[in-house]
Amino acid sequence: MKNQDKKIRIKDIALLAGVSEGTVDRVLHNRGEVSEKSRIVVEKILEEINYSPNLLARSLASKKHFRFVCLIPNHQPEDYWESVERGFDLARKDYLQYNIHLEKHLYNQFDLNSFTSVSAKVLDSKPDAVIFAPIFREQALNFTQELNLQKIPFSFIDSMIEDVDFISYYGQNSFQSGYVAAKLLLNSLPDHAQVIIIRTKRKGGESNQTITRSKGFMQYINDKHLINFELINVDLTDDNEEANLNVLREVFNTNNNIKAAITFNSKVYRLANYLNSLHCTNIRLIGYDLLEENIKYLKSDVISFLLAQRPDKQAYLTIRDMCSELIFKQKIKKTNYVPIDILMKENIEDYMEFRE
Amino acid sequence: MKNQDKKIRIKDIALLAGVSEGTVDRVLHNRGEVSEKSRIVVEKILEEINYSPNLLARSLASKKHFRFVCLIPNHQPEDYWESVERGFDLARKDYLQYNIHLEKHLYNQFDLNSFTSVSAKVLDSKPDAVIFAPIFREQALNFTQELNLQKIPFSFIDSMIEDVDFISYYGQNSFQSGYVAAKLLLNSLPDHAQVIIIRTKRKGGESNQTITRSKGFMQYINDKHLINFELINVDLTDDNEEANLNVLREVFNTNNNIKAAITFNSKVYRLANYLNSLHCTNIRLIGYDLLEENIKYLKSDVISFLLAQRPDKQAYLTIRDMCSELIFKQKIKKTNYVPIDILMKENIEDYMEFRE
DNA sequence: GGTAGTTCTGTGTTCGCACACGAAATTATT
DNA sequence: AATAATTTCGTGTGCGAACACAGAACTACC
Repeated sequence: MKNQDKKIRIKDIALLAGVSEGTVDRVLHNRGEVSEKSRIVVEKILEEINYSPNLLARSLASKKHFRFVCLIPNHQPEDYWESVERGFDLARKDYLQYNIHLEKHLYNQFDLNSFTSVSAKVLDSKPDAVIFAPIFREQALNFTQELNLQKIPFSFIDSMIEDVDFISYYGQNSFQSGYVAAKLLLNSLPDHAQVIIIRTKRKGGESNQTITRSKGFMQYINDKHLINFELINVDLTDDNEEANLNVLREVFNTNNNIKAAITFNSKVYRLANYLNSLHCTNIRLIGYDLLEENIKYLKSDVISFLLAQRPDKQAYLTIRDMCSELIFKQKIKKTNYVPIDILMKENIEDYMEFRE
Repeated sequence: MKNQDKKIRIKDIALLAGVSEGTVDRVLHNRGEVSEKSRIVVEKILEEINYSPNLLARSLASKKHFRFVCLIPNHQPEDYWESVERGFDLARKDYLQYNIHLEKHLYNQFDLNSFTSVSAKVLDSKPDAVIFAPIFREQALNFTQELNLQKIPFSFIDSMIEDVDFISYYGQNSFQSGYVAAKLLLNSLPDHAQVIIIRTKRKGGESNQTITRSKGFMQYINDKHLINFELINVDLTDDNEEANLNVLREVFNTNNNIKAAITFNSKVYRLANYLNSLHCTNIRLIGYDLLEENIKYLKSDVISFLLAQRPDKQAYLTIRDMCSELIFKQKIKKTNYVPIDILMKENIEDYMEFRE
């Protein structure tokens, strides 16, 4: 229709400016080596014409190759991190055309040393960019400093470290997601209902995210001055099913008005499991993340709500933005909170089906 | 790492097969003019090597240009259709590189003749593909037949017509979204609560989508054998605010246990408005679509839930898929139900912020 | 004014693919 | 067997931009 649909080539503006194509090229990439005079002329035309390069041709011709390294925890099948990896794989495919080579490196998320050693190796390999999940805060911080020193740009995924010069971050606002969970869990409960909060002790302590979610949850209760129910904290172990069952049995024996339960990590399916074993029905149950097991219990009405993000999407976009920044020189948004998706039995189907 | 990262050019496979590049090209596009013998050889290599063309180079070299026409209702600012248009605009920008030219044509969604005349004009202009919203079923059906005759591929948006040979469709499962609404609206209501359903008479009758949502809503009630509440149907007009207010006032006067309300079109903000005027608080209110006004009331806790889709995304993907099909010859999914997004005050912020 | 050194500029090649045109090989026709 | 008709094949050019290299213009210095 209008200007948007017309193609303008370097050749054209060279013609208009009365200089050679080489000169235009030099101005575009400010490679120096251009006289003040012709630079001004070309820049004026560039401005007027609102030139935008043909990205296809650009990367086709470009001899530059980029190595992006993704550094994330290793994981079980159907894990949260597997989704992340799927996103990276998709991006790898899409961006290969742009001469971008994606490498994945994994570390053990329960072993601090694993992170330091793998990250050191990554540094040695001199990548053009790094995308990583800063699970161990301090070590991650060190890593970012090294990256800065070597002028290697990096992005965070899943969680982030403030006050550090990263390219972009995609992740959920954990606090807010706890807040949302509270609303869903506590809204229109019968008076004097009892609500249990499950925490799981695991090696390495509770994760940051889990803690933040819990804070958001509590904040909601404070904000709304909710008092017509009773909160019961229950601590479970990471590995002893038998013990956990006993603890829960005891809880249910001594409290006979439990109407709701929540856990802030992604393992709500285990809780669902226990409730099933104990024949506790009619309990409003909320958890996080779309693990296969979680979905199963959501579909069978044991779990009422799952709060989800889109890890694969986040991973993909992180790569995309890194490209935009490094290669296409476009300005991008640094901190991106992804939506807190509310899933229940009735809308999970379409959600899962729709992978975009 | 492995094969994925190696680039294979036509030149390479020509070399491997011992034929000329021209021949490979002919096999790839089966332009005929290739002897059985060399075709087989090339095809075998193609298979082995798992060749995938460089899309950048392909469309850079291609002289083909495509004209896609989008045919949607005209609309108010901040309307549902404006989002759709935004999606198209974005796609237009992204796909211009691929020699695709997007045109938008608008028709009056309350005037059947407007559709027929605009669609006729579109046909005359012989576009390479058409994307349209089949608001008027019968006229749309005629249109598809003409398109078929002229071998112009087309996709639906927003709603669809079954049993017609379209390329793709993105839209919400209206029935299911009614079902979801029912669950959110009716779950854990106090006993004997009253629930009002608002319908709006408008010229041209209720829209298909509205009717289907309502059916889904009712189906939920049936499926769950819910009986502990009373449904009250209220009919409002499209234009007479005064009358509507009176009707509602009357309803609230004669029923003093109204706890929830829903409307199946996107104008729930009007209902919110009325409730405000009548000083009816503490009513669980659910509606559809992210109109600015709706969001306002959601944020101020008048509306409890909004069910949303992503019209811009749908529009964008429709274009993308049309390209995949026509230009990149990839197989795509025909019917795509988009997720039913559940928004409330606490998660709308991140959702709106995240435009991907 | 001549030469060396520096800054600037024009041209040519390449990326991977599409497409056209003409040459070569094959088949048909007399 | 020679020629015409047809099928197959090889090569060259262009898409829009990146980059390299050599040559031109300009500067500095003796």
